[in-house]
Amino acid sequence: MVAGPTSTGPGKERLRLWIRLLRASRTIEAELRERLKKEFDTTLPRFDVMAALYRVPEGMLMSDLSRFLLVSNGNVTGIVDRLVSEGLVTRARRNGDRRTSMVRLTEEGAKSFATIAAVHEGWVGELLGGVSDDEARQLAGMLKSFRSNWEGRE
Amino acid sequence: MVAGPTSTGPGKERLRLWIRLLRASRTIEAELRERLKKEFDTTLPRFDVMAALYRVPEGMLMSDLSRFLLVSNGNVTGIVDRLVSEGLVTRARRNGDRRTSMVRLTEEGAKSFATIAAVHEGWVGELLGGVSDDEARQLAGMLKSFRSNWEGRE
DNA sequence: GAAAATTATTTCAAGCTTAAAGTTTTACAA
DNA sequence: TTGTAAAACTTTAAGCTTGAAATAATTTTC
Repeated sequence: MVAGPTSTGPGKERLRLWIRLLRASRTIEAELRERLKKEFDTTLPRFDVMAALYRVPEGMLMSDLSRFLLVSNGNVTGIVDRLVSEGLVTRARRNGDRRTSMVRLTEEGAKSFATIAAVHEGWVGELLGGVSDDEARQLAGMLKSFRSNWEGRE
Repeated sequence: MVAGPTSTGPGKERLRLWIRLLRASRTIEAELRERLKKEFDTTLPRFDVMAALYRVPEGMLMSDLSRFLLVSNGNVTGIVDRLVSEGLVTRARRNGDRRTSMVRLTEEGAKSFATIAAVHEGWVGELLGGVSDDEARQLAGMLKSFRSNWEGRE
């Protein structure tokens, strides 16, 4: 996914766009992952789960998390397991439906996330510093329209 | 990395851009991965390695591959191991420097890649179909400038 | 030319990821 | 009811991923 187009023709331009999109996000992702590890001894997937939960004090179901984060169910299970064992997150049995459990940040988890998120936002600002405000808005708009277009598809 | 901004303020816009960028690439990546699996019983990392090698008939060193693909050395070792065991790639010992080996596509590997790449290009065209030609060019340009800006950084 | 540093690669442990199969619980329908 | 399907999760096997440690070969330095 990171190599160049192998031919010329009609699909070439979009392929080029895709490759650049992927390289850009991989570059930024790798840098953020490394900094999360070095500065806070945590990982991107843990951060993602905590970010999702932080927005919703009442908690989320496992399936909500997996849908929201665009990853598989089994994946979320493992990450939440680890967060629980570190005391950052809890699984609360529900009265209504015993298949499900509400996943919530603990107080410690919320505090920890808030600290990391503030620094993280600064990193993103730094790493995307080369993009002007105008470009940022424009890019974000295009990506949004791409996304809504896509979502209607499946 | 997929959740929304947790605050308002100066860094907010770039954070939003980053989240959209990441969601877009993850969505496309997931779809391509699934199709590669279903249609060709292969994976994205294998495809990436083969794409890199396809451009360079004389082959690449392991370290070239890892640099080019933006992944770690140990990672490439495992993927190439599997490709070798499937007969799609060879490791050739070099006379000059016995630490290194040239990794090349086999004839079968090149043939296999060419088939997959053609279909893959079509998929990307389809998945990015919601982006107009104009937008595609513009986006690609911005991402390119981001990338060169970034590369001067480290 | 021997010791030290560097380079290229592999190995390892831990964690992430998916798809598929399995478990438990709930909902529904005859 | 009571069985059948559906839903929410977890488990499993295989593979991907990283950073760090280990190997081996080359280059540099004295």
